[in-house]
Amino acid sequence: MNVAARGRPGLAEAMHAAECHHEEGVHPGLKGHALRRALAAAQARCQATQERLTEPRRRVLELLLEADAPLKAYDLIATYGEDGAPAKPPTVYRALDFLERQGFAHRIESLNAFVPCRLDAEGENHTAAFLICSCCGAAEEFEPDLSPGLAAAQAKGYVVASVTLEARGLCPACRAG
Amino acid sequence: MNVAARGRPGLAEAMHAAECHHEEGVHPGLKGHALRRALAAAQARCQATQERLTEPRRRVLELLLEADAPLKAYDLIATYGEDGAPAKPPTVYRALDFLERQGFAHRIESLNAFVPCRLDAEGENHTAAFLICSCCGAAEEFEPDLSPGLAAAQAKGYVVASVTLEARGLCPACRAG
DNA sequence: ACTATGCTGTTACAACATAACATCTGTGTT
DNA sequence: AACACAGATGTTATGTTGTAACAGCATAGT
Repeated sequence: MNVAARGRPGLAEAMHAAECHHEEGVHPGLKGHALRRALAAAQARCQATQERLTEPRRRVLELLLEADAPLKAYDLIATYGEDGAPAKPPTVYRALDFLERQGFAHRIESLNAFVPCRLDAEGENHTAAFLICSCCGAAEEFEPDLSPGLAAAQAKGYVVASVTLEARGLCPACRAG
Repeated sequence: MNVAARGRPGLAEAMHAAECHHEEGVHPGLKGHALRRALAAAQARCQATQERLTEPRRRVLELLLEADAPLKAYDLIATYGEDGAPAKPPTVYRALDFLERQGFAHRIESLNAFVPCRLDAEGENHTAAFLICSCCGAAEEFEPDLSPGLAAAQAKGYVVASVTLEARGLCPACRAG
C-alpha cells in the first residue's frame, strides 16, 4: 500500500484509481470553519468529562476529520507533522486508542483503518456500524438495528458487550456509475 | 503473542490463563473419527465443485478443525508440519484464502484469527457472524438476522454484497463462573 | 514543594501479511 | 506421446500493522 502522503489521500483514492472513476463520496472531509467547529466540540466534550484533548490527540482527530475516507494508522503517522515530519507509531496509536475510548473515532476492522465518528453521539458508547463501498472506498457510518442478533445471542446465554458490524457493497454513486 | 506451538493452544488458552479458570468452551475441536469425517465432507464438496483440496489446504483445514478456538495465521504456520517444522507464511495464507472462498473457514477480523465453518453450509456463501467470549476466547458462529440492517442500507441506496458481524461478550460458562 | 497519575517521546521489536518469481502438477489438445 | 495452459506450490525477501518497555514531563491534589 503506502499511498504517498501528499494531498492526504487515504484508502478511497487508491481504490478509486484502481477500479472506477466516480466523484468522491459521501463524506467530503471537513475544512476551515467546519473543521474548527468539530474540534471545538470535541474539546468541549472532553472538558465535560474531565478528559484531556492533548496535542497528539487533537492532531490525529483533525487528520481524521479532514479525510474523505478511512485512514490507515500509517497514513496518520506519515502526515502527522505539520512540517511533513512523520510521527512515531506509538504517538498515533495512543491517540487513536483515546479517540476510540471517547467515541470520537472508530476502527474499521476489515480495513485496518480509522474514521472520525460522524454521528452526533452525545449519547454514550454507541455501536458503530459501517457501509463500505468496494469501489470508491468510502465508509458511511450508520446506526444498526441489532435487536434480532442480540436476541439470538441472549437465547444462547451470551451477554453481549459490544458489536462490530461492517457491510461491503456499492454506494449509490458507484452503483449508478 | 506467540503462544508456543506445543499442545496446539490457540487464542483461548492464552486469554483463559490471563483472565479466568473456566473449562474449555463450546467447540471442543474435532479428533479421530469426527475429524476424518469433516475432512471427507470437505473433500466431497470440493469434488462436487471441481475444486482441489490439496495437501496444504487439507492440512490447514485439519488444524482449524482440531482447535478449540480461533487460530492465528502464525499459530497455523508454527504447527503446520507434522514433524514440527513450520510452514512458510504464503503456504498458510494461500490455504486460508482458498478455505474462505469455499466457505470452509472464516476470518474473524477483530481477532486476526481463523475458525473452521461450524455451520452445515451446503448452501452457498452465508454471512458469518460470531459471538466471541472476552473471557475464554471461544468464538461461536451463528446465523445472524440481518434484515433490519440491510433494509437500512438499501434505504440509503447501497447494494450490500457481504456483511461482517462480530459480537463480544461473555459466554454462558464464563458469565456463570 | 511533594507526590500520584496519566501523557508523551523514544527505541526497539513483535505480529501480521503479501510481492515476485521459479517450479511443479494436473488436464485437455495436438 | 509431446505440448501447452492454468492453477498450485515452494522460496526468498520484504512490506505493513501494532506494542513492550522505559525515561521524562505535565497536571492536579495535598
